Amino acid sequence: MSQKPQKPAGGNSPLESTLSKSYDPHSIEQRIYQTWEQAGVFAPSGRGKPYCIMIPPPNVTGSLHMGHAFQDTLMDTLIRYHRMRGDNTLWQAGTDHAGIATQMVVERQIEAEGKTRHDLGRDEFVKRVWKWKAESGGTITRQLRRMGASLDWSRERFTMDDGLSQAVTEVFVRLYEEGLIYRGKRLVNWDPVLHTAVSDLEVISEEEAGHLWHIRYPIAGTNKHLVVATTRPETMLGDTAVAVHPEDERYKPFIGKLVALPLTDREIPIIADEYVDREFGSGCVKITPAHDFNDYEVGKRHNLPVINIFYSDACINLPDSPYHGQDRFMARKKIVADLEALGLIERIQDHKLMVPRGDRTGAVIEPFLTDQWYVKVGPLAAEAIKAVETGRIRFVPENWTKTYYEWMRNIQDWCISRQIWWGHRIPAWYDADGQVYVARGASAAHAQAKQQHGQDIPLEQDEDVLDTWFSSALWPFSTLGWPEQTRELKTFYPTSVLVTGFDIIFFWVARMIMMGLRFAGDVPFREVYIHGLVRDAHGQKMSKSKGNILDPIDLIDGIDLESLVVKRTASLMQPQMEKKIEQATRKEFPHGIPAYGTDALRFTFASLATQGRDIKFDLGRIDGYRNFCNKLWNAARYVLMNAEGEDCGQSYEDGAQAPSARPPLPAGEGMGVRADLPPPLPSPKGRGEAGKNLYSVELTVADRWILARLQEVSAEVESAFRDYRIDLASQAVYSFVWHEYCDWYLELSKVVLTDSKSGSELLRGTRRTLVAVLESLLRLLHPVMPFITEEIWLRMAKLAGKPGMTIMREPYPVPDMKKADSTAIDEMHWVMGVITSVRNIRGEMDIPPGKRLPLLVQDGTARDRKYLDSNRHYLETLARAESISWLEKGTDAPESATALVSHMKVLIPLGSIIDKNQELERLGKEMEKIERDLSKAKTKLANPEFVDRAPKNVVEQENQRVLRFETTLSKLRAQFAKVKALPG
RNA sequence: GGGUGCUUAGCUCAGUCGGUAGAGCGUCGCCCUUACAAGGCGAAGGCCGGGGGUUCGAACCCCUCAGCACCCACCA
Repeated sequence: MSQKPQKPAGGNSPLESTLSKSYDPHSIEQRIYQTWEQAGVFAPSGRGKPYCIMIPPPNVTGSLHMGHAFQDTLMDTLIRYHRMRGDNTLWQAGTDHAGIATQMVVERQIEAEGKTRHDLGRDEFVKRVWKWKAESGGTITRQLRRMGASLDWSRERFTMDDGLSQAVTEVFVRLYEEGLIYRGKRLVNWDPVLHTAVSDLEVISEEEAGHLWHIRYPIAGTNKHLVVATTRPETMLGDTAVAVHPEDERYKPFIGKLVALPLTDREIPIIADEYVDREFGSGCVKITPAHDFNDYEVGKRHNLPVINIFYSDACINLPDSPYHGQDRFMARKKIVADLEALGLIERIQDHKLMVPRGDRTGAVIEPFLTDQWYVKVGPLAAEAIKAVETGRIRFVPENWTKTYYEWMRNIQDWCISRQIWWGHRIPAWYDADGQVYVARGASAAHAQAKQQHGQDIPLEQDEDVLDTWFSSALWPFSTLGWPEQTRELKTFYPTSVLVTGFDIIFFWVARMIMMGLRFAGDVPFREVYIHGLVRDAHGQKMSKSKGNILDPIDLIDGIDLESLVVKRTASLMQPQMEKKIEQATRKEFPHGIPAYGTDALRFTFASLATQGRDIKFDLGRIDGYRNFCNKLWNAARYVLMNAEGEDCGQSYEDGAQAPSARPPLPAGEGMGVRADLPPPLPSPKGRGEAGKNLYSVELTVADRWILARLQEVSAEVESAFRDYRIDLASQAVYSFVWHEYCDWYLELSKVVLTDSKSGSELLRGTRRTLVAVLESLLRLLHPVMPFITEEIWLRMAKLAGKPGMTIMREPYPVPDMKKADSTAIDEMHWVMGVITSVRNIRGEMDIPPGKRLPLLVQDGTARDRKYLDSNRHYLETLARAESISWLEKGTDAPESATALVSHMKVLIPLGSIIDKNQELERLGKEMEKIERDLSKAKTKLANPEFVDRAPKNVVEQENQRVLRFETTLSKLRAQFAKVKALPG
C-alpha cells in the first residue's frame, strides 16, 4: 500500500488528474463502500436527535430481489438524509433465521446425499443448519453492501443469536404467565408435506377448478336417500352427521333420523343447523368435524364425534378400511369409483373452489386436529388498535390504517408452534403425566417441577419450535438489547419509521406493535411507511416460475443475454415453461442488460416510489437515470476543468486540508456534524466576509439566479422528504441539475469564462458559484446516489472549502431564504425567453444551430432595454447572434421572422435564409395557439358570475392574460400581413 | 360476500390550495458547438375511463357506471 491508504477514493482512483469522459460506476462503487465501512461512518454519531430504522430482517437463506433492493433504497435514502441532517442515526442490520425456508434448503441438501433429516437426528441436523448458515448465509448482506446500504454492520444481529433467543424465551414465559399463551387441541392448517402446522397467514387460498360431487346417502330403514354435495368426497369416511337447515321444508321430516354412511358400517344422524345454506347444492351438508373448519364448529354445537381419518402426511389412517394408507387424492378417486359402482353418485358438476395451499410448499393444506401453542391475541390487538387510533403510530399513506383495523378487529388466535427443528424451541417441559412447566430454561423448569412434586422428576422439553414471526415480532427491541435496559434501547426505541410492503402488515407490522406495546412499553415505531410492490414491465408479479425475475445485481453489473436465459430457466418447477420463458427473455432483452451501476438503480427506485401504487419496473427509466449519472459526472468534469488550479475565491488554498493529507476517519465517534452552513459565498459586493484568503468576487445575474433557484429546490426537497415523497424529491433535483444547472447555468458560465475581457472578480465569482452549486447538488443527491456523489465530492471538496472526509457526514442543504433573489430570477427568465424564441425560429426553419444570425429588437420597454444592455453577451453567445441592434419605433423593419418576448419584438431578418411560406406557417401556428387561449380567457371574463364570485386576484390575472394575448396577437397579425405581402 | 387502490400523451408515471394539463422514455426535424452523441437545440402528440352533480370555474370534491389490479372471508 502507498502512504495514503485511507483515501483510495480520492487518491488511488484513475481520476487522479482528470475525470474519465464518461461515468463508470464499476470503478468506484465497491472501493468507496469499503472505505465507508472501514471508517465506521455507518454507526450512530452519538449526538443529535435519535433517528432509527430497523431493517426488515431478510432471510439468511435469501438473496436480494427487486423488492429488497427497492425497500433498501428507500430506507438508505432516509437514513442518509437524516444522518446528514445531523441526527444520531442508526440503521439496524440483521437477518432472520426463517425457520421453514431455511430448514427446507438444508433438507434438500441432505436429500441430495440420499438421506433425510431423521437419519441425522435433531441435534445433528440443527448443527448442519448452523454450519450452512455460516458458509452461505452471507449472500444477502454482501448484496446489501452492493446497494450502498449504510447499515450499521457492527451491530448486526441474527434472530437466533443468544441475545435475541433470550428475548424470545422471556416474552414466551411472560405471555404464558399472563395467560396469553395457551396450549390447545384444535383444528389447524396442516401442511402434509412439511408435517407441521402453519398460521392462517401462511395459507394462500386461490380459486381452482374442481368438482362438486352429489352423493346419495341412504336414509336408514327406508328406501329414500338424501343427496349431499361435496368438493372433497374422500372426507366422507370421517362424516359424523348430515346437516340440513332447520326451516327447510324438504328435509324437516328427516331431522333426527339416521343415514347409513356409504362405504362404512356407520349410521350418522341428520341434524338441523342454521349454518346450512338451503340454496346451495341440495341443501344437505355432510359434516366432517375433523377435516373442515366449519364442520368442526357444527360438530361442537351438536356434540358430534370427531373422527380423524388422516395421518400427518394426509394418507388415510383407518386400519379397518380398504382405503387405509392411501394418499388423499388416490383415495378420492377410489371412493368416487366405488360410489359410482354402488349407484350412489347422482351427478358430478364442474365447480370452482378456493383451494388452500401452503405458501412454502404449495401443498393443499389440510385442516388437522392437533395439539398446538397459541397466542391469545384479543387483548394485545385491542392495545395495538388504540395505538393507531390515537395517532401514536401513523401510516403513510394513511389509507393503510383501514386495512390494519380491518384485520386487527377480526384477528384470530395465533398458532405459534411448528413441528420443525430449526427455530426457537418452545420453553415448555413435560413430566411423565404430561403436566407442563413453562420456564426460562431447563433448570428453572426442573425447579418448578421439584417444588410441586417435592422431588426431582424427569422432564422432557416440547419438541416444537416457534413460528419465525414470533421472534420477528420482537425485532425492534430485541436487537437493542431487551430485556436489558440498554443505552441503545433507551436512545433508539421507539424507532422512527418502519419501511415495508403492505403484504407484510399482518405478518409483521401488527405483531411488532402488539409485542412492542406489551413488552417495551411503547410503540415500536412512530410511522409506518408502506411502499408498493415491484412488478415487471408488464405489471406482472416477479416470480421464479414465471421466469420474469430481474436480479438487482444484474442491473448493477450487467448481464449478457445467454447468461440471463440460463439463469431464468434453471431449476424450474415446471420445465415445460422453459421455452416460453426463453422466448420472452430474448424478446425483452435482445442485448442482455447493460451495467447501470448502483446509483442509477437507486435513482430509478426513488423516482418510482410514488404512493399507493405498485411499480412497474421499466428498463427505459433506469436507462434515463444512468444517463443522468453521466450528465452529473460530466457537469463535474466541466466544473473541475474550469475551477481546479484556478482562483475560486475559496479560503482553503494552503493544501493542509487536501484529501491526501487528512487524518484517517475515526471509527464511529468524532464525526461531528458541523453547523449547516452553505459554502462561504460572499455578498454580491464581496464584502462582509473577512478571511485572509477570501477574495472579493462579483456575481453575475446568472450566478445570483442559480443560487436563488438552488434555495427553492432545496425547499422543495425538504418538503418532499417530510411527506415521504422521495419520488418528488429526486425529480426536483433531477430537473434542476439537468435543465437549469447544466442546460442554462453551465452554458452561461462559459460566456464569462471564455471572455478575455472578464475581470478577475467576475471569473472568481463564476467559478465559485459553479463549485458551490455543484457541491450543494452533490449533497442534495447523496441520499439517493451515494457513490457518484461521494466520488465527485471528494474530488472537489477542497475547492468548495470543505475539509470533511466524506460527503456522508456533511450537512444536508437547507434552503437559505436570504439568497432568494426574485429580481435575478425575473431577469434570467427574460434572457432565457429571448434565447428560446430565437432557437425556436431556428428550429422551425431548420437553420443550422451553428449559423450566426443578425438580430433586431423593437418596441421594448425600459426594462427590456435595461435587460438587453446588461445581457447582450449572453444573448449573442447562446442565441448565436451575429449582432443585436435596436430598431427605433416606426422604423421599417426588413423582411424578418419574428418572435415576441412580452412586448418586445425579436426579429431575424429573412434575407435569403428564410422561406416565406415556412414563416407564414410558423406565424399561423403561433397565432392559432394564442387565439385559442384568448378566446378561452375572454369567455371566462364575459361570464358575470365569474367576475363577481371568483377571487379578485384570479379575475385580475385573467384580465392580464387577455391583455397580453391581445397585444401579442395583434403584433403577430401585423407581422403575418407584412410577410404575406412580400413578393415570392 | 366485504374492503382497498388504479384509469392523465404511443409507453411508464407526476399533478400540492379546485384557477393557463407536466416529466422521463419513445417519435419527428436540425446539429459530432472544446463537460457530456449515455449529448445539444427545436417540434409533434391529451374529451384527464363513461355519465351525472356541486361550483363563477373540476384531472382534482360528491354520486354513479365500467374496466383493471390487489387484500380479506368457512358457502359444502
